[in-house]
Amino acid sequence: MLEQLTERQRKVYLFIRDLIHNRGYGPTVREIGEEFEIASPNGVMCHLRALERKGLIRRSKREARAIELLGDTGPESLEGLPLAGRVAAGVMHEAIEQDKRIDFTSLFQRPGCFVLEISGDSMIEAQIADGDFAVVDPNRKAVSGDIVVAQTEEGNATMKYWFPEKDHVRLQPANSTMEPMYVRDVQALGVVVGVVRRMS
Amino acid sequence: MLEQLTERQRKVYLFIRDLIHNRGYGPTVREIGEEFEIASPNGVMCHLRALERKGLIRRSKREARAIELLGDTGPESLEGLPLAGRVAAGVMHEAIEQDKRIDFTSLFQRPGCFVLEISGDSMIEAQIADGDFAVVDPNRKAVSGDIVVAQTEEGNATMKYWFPEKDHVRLQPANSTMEPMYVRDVQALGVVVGVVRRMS
DNA sequence: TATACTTAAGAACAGATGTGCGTCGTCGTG
DNA sequence: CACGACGACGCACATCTGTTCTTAAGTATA
Repeated sequence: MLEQLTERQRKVYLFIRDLIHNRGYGPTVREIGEEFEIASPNGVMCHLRALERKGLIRRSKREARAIELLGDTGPESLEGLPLAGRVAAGVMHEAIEQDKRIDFTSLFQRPGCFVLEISGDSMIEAQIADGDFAVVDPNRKAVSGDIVVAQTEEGNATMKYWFPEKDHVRLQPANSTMEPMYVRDVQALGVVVGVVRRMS
Repeated sequence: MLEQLTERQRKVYLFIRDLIHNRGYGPTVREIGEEFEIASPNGVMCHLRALERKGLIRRSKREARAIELLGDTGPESLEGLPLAGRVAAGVMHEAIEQDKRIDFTSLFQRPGCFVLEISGDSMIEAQIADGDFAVVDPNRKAVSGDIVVAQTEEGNATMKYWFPEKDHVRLQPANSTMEPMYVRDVQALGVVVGVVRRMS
């Protein structure tokens, strides 16, 4: 993103971004000039044109301070945790990279998603344990083999594997000590799309 | 914060905030007037003065779009997912509550924490599967029984249960088909404090 | 060496913008 | 009823701001 810029352009871009994030509104052309001791507005225009051409900002014509940052999610772009690599039974594959980050919230940020806390061990063999949080997407159609939150006509909700069969649905726990349920009137409230566990 | 405002002032404030957050730069006086069908710039000035007097915004004199939002933490205040309750082998215990939210990123937001992607099934019986993300806290001292990322003197890193014994450490996989490792020169790079799995 | 790009100055202009003045209507309070 | 607030119109003005044109030095590239 920044690597295609010249040193000067990078500094200008960072100055603009800093103002937008920390002051709340961007600089004018002449304000940028003042910061970098560029006496002519056109000297600044040159940089802005370059930034726009390279896709870092967007500007509206003839409007004061109308600079939009593209590909920048705001100060929260620093949120998340550094993704350090892969760890196996063997070696850690990579050193910690500064730039790759993972944000668990935005990972599951789909409209309508909600979270359920798991109680019990019925899905233990699917690596879902008591106390885990399950992210459920209610807008997704359950297909055979999905883990779903299913609600029977009595209003009971449960988390199970979803297997439609002939005239009923088999709700299969991921626990070999438990028996599957066979139900006719059942609907999937949503598909489990994520699991989060806190161990401390 | 908003309760001291009149209805009209509140709408103006929300309009300004929305633009700053979603467009990246605020409105001009006349832009506000256009939105609310206020033909005179001074009609808008009236609201801006009220907002400034009541401490919601700050403005710089004679500068275009120079509106700062005060006491506003940004769009991220709405982040997180609704926590809907608990689900068991039995019933879902609660209906969806609007106010309780869970933010997975801030859940693990401790200084120094990083994320590793899991490769392999050596921790499968601890409900940590291939492809999962593990959150590792390097600032925590490993105690016996913790799941840690351990690094031996050769530089190999691996995720195992941590059991110090006499003059060595037993690194125990959570997989009954695998054998523990007994190592002398080993250090725990960090303790696993969370697991995140994406299933879609 | 020729070409292109970056960076910048200086001047000038059109239009955008904030601001102040006076006026007006409505509403609730005392 | 008078008074103060809120909300708004219309107008005028000074400046702020973006933009364009011309010129030019320095640097990298082919």
